[in-house]
Formats: sequence, structure tokens, C-alpha cells
Amino acid sequence: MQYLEGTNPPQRQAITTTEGPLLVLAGAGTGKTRVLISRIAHILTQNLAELDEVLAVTFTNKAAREMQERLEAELESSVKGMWMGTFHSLSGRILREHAQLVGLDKDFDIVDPDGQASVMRDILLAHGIDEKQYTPKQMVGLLSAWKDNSWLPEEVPAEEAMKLGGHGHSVYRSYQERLKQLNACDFGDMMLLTLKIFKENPEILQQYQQQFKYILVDEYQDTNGVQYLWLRLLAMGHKNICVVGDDDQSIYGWRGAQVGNILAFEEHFEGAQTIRLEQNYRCTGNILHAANAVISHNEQRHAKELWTDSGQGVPVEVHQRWDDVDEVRGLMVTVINHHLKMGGSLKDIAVLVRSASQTRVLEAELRKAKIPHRLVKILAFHDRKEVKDAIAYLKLVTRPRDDLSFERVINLPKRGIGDSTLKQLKQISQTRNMPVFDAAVVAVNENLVNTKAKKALYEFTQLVNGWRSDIPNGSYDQLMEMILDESGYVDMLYEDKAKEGEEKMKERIDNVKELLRELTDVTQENLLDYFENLALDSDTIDLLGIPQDEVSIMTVHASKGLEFPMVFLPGFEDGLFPHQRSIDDELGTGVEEERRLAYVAMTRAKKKLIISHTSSRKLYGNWISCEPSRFFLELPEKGVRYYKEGRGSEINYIKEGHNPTGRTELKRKGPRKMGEAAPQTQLSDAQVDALNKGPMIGVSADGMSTGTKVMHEKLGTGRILGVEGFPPNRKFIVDFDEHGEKKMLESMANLQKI
DNA sequence: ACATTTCTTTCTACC
DNA sequence: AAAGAAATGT
Repeated sequence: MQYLEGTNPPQRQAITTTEGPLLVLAGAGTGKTRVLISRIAHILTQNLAELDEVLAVTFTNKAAREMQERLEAELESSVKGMWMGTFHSLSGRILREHAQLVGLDKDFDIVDPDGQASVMRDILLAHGIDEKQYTPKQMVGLLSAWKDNSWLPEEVPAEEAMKLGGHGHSVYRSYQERLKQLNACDFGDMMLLTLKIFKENPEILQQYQQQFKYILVDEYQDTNGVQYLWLRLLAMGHKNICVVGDDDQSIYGWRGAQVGNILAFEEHFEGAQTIRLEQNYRCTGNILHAANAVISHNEQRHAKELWTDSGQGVPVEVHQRWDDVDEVRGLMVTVINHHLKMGGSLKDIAVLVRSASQTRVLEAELRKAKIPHRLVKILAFHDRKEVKDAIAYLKLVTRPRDDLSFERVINLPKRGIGDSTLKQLKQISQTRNMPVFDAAVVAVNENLVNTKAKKALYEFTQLVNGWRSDIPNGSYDQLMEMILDESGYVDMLYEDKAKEGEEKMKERIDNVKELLRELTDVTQENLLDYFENLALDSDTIDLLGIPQDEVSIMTVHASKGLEFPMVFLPGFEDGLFPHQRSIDDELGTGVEEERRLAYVAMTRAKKKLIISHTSSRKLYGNWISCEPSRFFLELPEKGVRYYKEGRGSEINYIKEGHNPTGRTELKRKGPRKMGEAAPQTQLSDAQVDALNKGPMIGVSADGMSTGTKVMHEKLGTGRILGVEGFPPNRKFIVDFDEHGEKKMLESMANLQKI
């Protein structure tokens, strides 16, 4: 049995224990993917199940693809027919099959967050809710959280329904109604509506329960409420559910993930067995030791300690740099060039950032230093404006009910259809219960809009009808090309050159061309799948040519499951990592999740881990001073070296400026008190201006100074303890009567003087 | 309705 | 700093 070769005893056990519920607690780099693949190979080669009787759930499409490839290599045969994919893609498959049961057509569309916000904007308007007080995004966020918890409109608990001014409940219903009208659903619905079908139609559920003899789930620590219930129902048939995960790597709490699912698996599934994989095959001893030390500060976790027998390796490095530019130029570029000189390769290297905003400086400086690099998954190809515009045209032509796409392209390029005309069209569409496109035809025929708009609408509808009659037998690239040409969209891109600059224009044109290339594979048969993938698969970035030798730049979240010989972790500063939003989190679980995130980040490194923090960095265009991340205080004494360099200096990499006293300098006496203002290291022009105009720190013209009593919408009354920075980016430190000390940005907090 | 200017806001993380 | 919204002028 080939698939057992080279496995350790617990791995072997996890592969061959096929019957009954099984929890595999698999730490970072313990060979969990290997186990999953071998387990499926075992099930199939032992003839325990047919291909379509195996359900394998992964967290990303990329993971699904990788698993499929490796499995096929292992079995030397195709595994087509197996149910392998993400929760959303698998659930979507079931939902399409039974869409009528929840009022959707089989070819329903999946709206992305932009689309959600757009729908919500109309709903808020119709409900007479002030969209400044409750933004569409906020409202969508609330609904998504409810859906992640598996609450249908009638199931939302009373106290939840009180949130955001108590509007949520009625808004939820209208929002769902509207989506139904559009023949569309959002991400949350893909799980929730399928669950609804299961609950209301036992015979359908039973059919799937019988079909799926073996269920496997990867990254179980990141499942949310609705996903848990979905799995639970499906697993009720044969009860052979194997979940693999690591509570220390749960980093999607903001998307509703409940670590509790993995912590309580044994209670949720009766008779469950647990197997632990604790031998790490990825990192050096020093890296593992450092990561273990950090994560051990979390309260909510299964006790475990990863180990390795592969030697200590070189120390983990911690660098203090002057600012974000110096962090790249002085540190990374130096190290990377040295790595190249020693014969190393760029694809060994990854830079993992906490927030996408860090990539701007990173990219600029690496470009200056002529170091090839690639942003991975930061802005997905299909999220680019010009690509979304083109897709909207294609959707409008092929999907008659797609009002969202109509809205997007009706005045792109400018056709003289403004807000007021659009509003009229929407009105007609609602009262006559027809798509906005049809309303436009009606408006033309019945003279319901002014002459100018009428002419423009007539021409537009003629164009679209023309394209509709040209829907091809072959691939869609030619239709798309015709649309882009005849609509004037491409001309518009060229004309934008003056405004946007030539480089930007070229990039846009290239992206549209790339889209055309992609569409050569799209036909009437797979158009629906194509649209579904657009919504569900954001990994598709590697279509732009062969993988080059270049440094990978990505967010820590995007790095989960990957590994690199050398990893840089810039921006380890309180406020950025851990992020301020998590520090402010009232439940206190935020920092624990950040710590898990740090753990994930550190354990991506196989041989060399370089963490850095800066003294100052730009935020919203203003310099702020930064404190070292609190996570440094949790690093072990051994196996970590500290480096501190001044402004613009380059470290002498070979000689190593090992600074044993660095640690004491780094070590704070304890967390900085909230009221204790961070020292301002450098003033921006705006700040100097602000000073010259009058208001001084703490004695501002608006009377918001230390001692002022203030009122906050949610946190109630309190007193200002201190003020940092300058308008309009001041931060107030407020001692709230009910909630204690909080630090907040002026523009966010909306504090009222009382 | 659109172009231009001015002012706000934004920077967690993503299927 | 850059993108987006709002205000203002034509």
C-alpha cells in the first residue's frame, strides 16, 4: 500500500480509521494534507466507497485543486465524480439542483459584496432608513453574520434583531425578496438556503445522507455555525465524518468561524475518536519553539506542543527599523540580495503582511531595487474594475433579469443616463414587476422619460438586443470583443489615458485582453460554471503566464497552508499586528485570534524567519509612531536574535549586529497605558499646518481636550484622558463610565461634547 | 447631465 | 496618499 509509505504511527492511524466520527488534531506542518489524500486513497482502493460517495470539503479552491492533483497522481487515475471542493461550491451544487424549492431558478446568480451593498442601498432607501446612520455595508455585515449563524429571517433572536436600530429584521426580509426577484443569492445564502432545503425536505436530505458514505473536512477550525449544521445533517447517515484541523490556526472569526466547533467535536459527534499529529516536518527547531511560545499564551486551546527532530537551524531574527521604507530598503532588500548572492532563489521567499495596505511601500521599494515580486491574491484579477465592467456587460446580455449589471454599465461610457433617469427606470421596473432592462424598453415605447434620455436608452437597448441575438454557438470571446467595441467601452479606456496616465491605461487594456483570452474556453454549456467560479474562486491569479522566479507577497490569511524557506513578517507593531480593531474588541477574543494569526504566519517559515517592526509608519497619509508588537514579549529567550538599526542604515548581514541588550530595550515594562501618549517622532506638513493654525495638542479649538466629558453612541458617557495626533486624524483616549478606557480615531468615534 | 472642485473617508483578514 | 462622495458650476 503505497499511500502508507513513510508515514508515522499517528498518521497511519488517521489514514486507516475509516469508520465513525474522527477528529484529527493536526498542528502546522504535521502532514495533514498528506493524511487527507492518503485517507481518500485508502477508502477508494479498499473499495469502501465509489467516487461519488466521498465528500471532501476544503477551505479554498486552490486546496481542492491541489488535493485532486495529488490524489490522481497517487492513484494514477482520474477522480472525476468525487464531491471535492469548498463549502460554497459543494453547497452551490446541491442548491442548484433544488433551487425551485427556495424560489430560485437553476441558473441563479451569486452576488459579490459589491452587489450585496448595491441591493442593500435600495432596500434602505425604500425603508426610509438614513444610509449615513446605518451604512449598506454595515447592514450587509449584520445579515451575513446572521446567515453564518444559520438564522433565517424568522429565526433571528430578539436581542440580535435589536442591533443597528432594530431595522435588521424587516431589512433582512426585503433583502431576500429582492435577491429572489433578481434570481440571485449571496455567499451566506449558498449555505443557509441549502440547509433550509434539507430541513424542509427530509427525503432530499436522506438521499444525500445515504450517498455520502465518507465525509472529510479540512481546516475544520474555521467552520462557522451554518457549515457545522450542514455537515452534521449530511453526516447523520453513515456517521463516517473525519475532520482535520488545528484550533491554533483558527483565523476567520470575523467570518463567523467558531473555534468551539473543533474544541467540542467529541461532544457534537457521539463516539468520536481523536488522533493528534504533533510531529512537525516543516520548520526548524528555533522557528517552532518561537511559534509555540507565542501561541501558548492563548487560553482557549487544546493543549499541545509541536516538536521536530530536524535540528535547531539559525536563530529567528527580530529587527527594529526606522520606518516602513527602511524596513524594505534597509532590511529586506539587503537580506534578499545576500540570499541571491549565495545562490538562493527568489521563489524561496515570501513576505507576509497583516494588512493589504502594507503592500504599497513594499512594492515600490522592491521595484526600485529591481527585485522581481508578485502580489498573491491581494487584488484578484476578477475584482479589477475594468474586468468587472466587462463581465457586467456579458451578464446583462446573457441574463435578462440582471438589474445589478444593467445599473453598472448603463452609463459606462457616458450615455447621458444619470441618476434621475435611472431612478425612473427602477420605479417602472418595480410597479410593473419587470427587469430594469425591460423597463427601459417600456420607457422608450411609452415616452416616459425626456427626449434625450429616450434616445440614449433606445440606442442602448438596441445594442443589447443585437448582442443577445448574437449569442454564439462557440466560445464567448468574440461576443465579448464585439460588446467592448460597440459599447464604446474600449474607446473610453483609451480616452481615460489623459486622466489616469498611460501606464494605468495599458494595464487596463491588458486586463481586458486577458479576460478575452480566458473567455475562449467559455461556451454556452459552461457559462454558468464560469460565472459561479468568478464569484467563488478568487485564487485564479496564476493565469498570467508561467510561475516566475520572484518573491511572493501576500496577506497572512492568504498564506495559510503554504510554506516557504524564508519568510519576512514586517509590521509587528501594536495597532497593526495585533490590529487595533482587535485590541479594541470588547469581548477580548480579538487579540487571541491575532495571536493565532501570528502563529500561522511564523509557522509558514521552513528555515529562516525574519520579523521586523518600525518606529514610525504612515497611516492615512500621516506619520504615526509605533510600539513593538506585544507578541515580542512572548518570544522565548533562546533561539531569537535582536537587531536595531538607525535611519537608512544597512545592516551588515554577514557580520550580524547581534545585540544582546536589544532585548531589554525592546521589552516594555508592561503594556503601555492607554492614557500614555505615544511620542510623536516626526511632523507631517499637515500637522505643521495644523499647529500654525492654532489648535495645540490637547487644547483644541473645538474644546475636545483632556478632561472634557463626552458621549459616544454605543459606549455611553465618559471623560477624555488624552489626545494624540492632530485634526483630522486625532485619536482620543476616553475613560468610559461603563466600558473603561478606549482609544479611538476622531473620524470614527463621532464623540459628542456634553 | 456632466465636469470640476472640494470635502470626507479609508486600512483588517475573504468564500 | 488615494479613492470616493458631495458640492458647485456650466
